[in-house]
Amino acid sequence: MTTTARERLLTTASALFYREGIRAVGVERILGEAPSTRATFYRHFPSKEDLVLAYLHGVDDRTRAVVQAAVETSPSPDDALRAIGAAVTDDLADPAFRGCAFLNAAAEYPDPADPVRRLILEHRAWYVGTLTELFGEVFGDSPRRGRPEDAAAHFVMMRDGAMTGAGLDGAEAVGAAFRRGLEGLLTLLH
Amino acid sequence: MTTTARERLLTTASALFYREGIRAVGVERILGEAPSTRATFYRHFPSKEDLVLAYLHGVDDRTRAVVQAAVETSPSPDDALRAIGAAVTDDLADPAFRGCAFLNAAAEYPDPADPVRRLILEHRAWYVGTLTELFGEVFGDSPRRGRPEDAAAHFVMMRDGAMTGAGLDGAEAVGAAFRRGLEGLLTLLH
DNA sequence: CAGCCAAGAGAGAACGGTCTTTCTACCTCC
DNA sequence: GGAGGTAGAAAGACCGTTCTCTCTTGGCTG
Repeated sequence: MTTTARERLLTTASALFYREGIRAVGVERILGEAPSTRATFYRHFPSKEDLVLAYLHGVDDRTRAVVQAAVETSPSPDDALRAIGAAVTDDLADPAFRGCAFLNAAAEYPDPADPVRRLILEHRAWYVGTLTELFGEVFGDSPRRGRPEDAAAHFVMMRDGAMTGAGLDGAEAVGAAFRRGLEGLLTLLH
Repeated sequence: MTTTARERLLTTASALFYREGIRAVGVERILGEAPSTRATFYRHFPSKEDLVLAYLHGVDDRTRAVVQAAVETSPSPDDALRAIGAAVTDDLADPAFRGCAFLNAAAEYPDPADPVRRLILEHRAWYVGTLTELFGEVFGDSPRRGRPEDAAAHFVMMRDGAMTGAGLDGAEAVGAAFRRGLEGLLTLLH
């Protein structure tokens, strides 16, 4: 096998955590599907919490890469916001889609002091910060109809709703609602 | 004690489920805080799943009562939609707020065949159906700018996002974003 | 009205299973 | 030879669930 045991454990665990929930997946399941053994597991991840943090860290990394690529390849902040929105609707359309990994994790980790929840907050702060910057650029060269922070909050609210509702109400309908909402938000600013 | 054991068990379990998550709360915890005993518990709820369903059923009942009251006391469908929106922002402002009980439960029960998930889908179908009817009435006596289903989907998407994000980004900011979004949606229809 | 009995509730032991975690032992490959 | 991997036992805690036993209470019957 070309992959290391750590990689195998993390990717297997990530898939299971996302598909079935974090609390619902035990170490036994992960070891059975990785496959690996307890000793190897606990050599790489001192506790299950470290594995959970590594899982969310991986999602965070991939999300940042997607957003960064969307920003860099877009000629205008409008297009960048549209590209980020398209990344959201792409997620919804994935047959393996099961909601936002961070929001799902937040439902399972209510304690604000928990490191998992702190990682979630960090991720969201980065996301909304990036959006606020982009909306700021949009506002920069057109008459302002509000504050960039409010526009970013509106974007995030729609995104969270779409990510949460798509698995329940159907990805197509919710994706269309999100696309219409984002287009409305962007046209409203001009 | 004036309350029955069943009531005590259900209200205690409901508070714990909502505050800490369903999987995170064991029967032991519930019995300790109710207080009651195992035999009594299992006499009223053959399994923990029955308790979970009773918990969500209670939330469903209360939500329907609030929405029904909002509709009945509102002179127009616009006002009814505003009243339902106000009920949402009221929820967000509650210090005990910890997200939508149904969305939190959905994150913990991914299996579509699970009775818990079916109850969640029922609740959402009723909610979006009620909104669709109200938007249909709004569209009825004014030039239409879209379909009632789309407006209802947009409302639900914003609601889901607000309910999910308020516990992470702050209830005041998210509540304000939702209020602005709803007002924008309603003025857009006229 | 008296008596009784079924039902609800309390108390606690105990089941099998699964959880996370730790341990020892052996292998293998740089 | 040491670091990483394999293998498996086992700890200790907690999970949902079942069981037996006792006490109270309310309502029906004679």
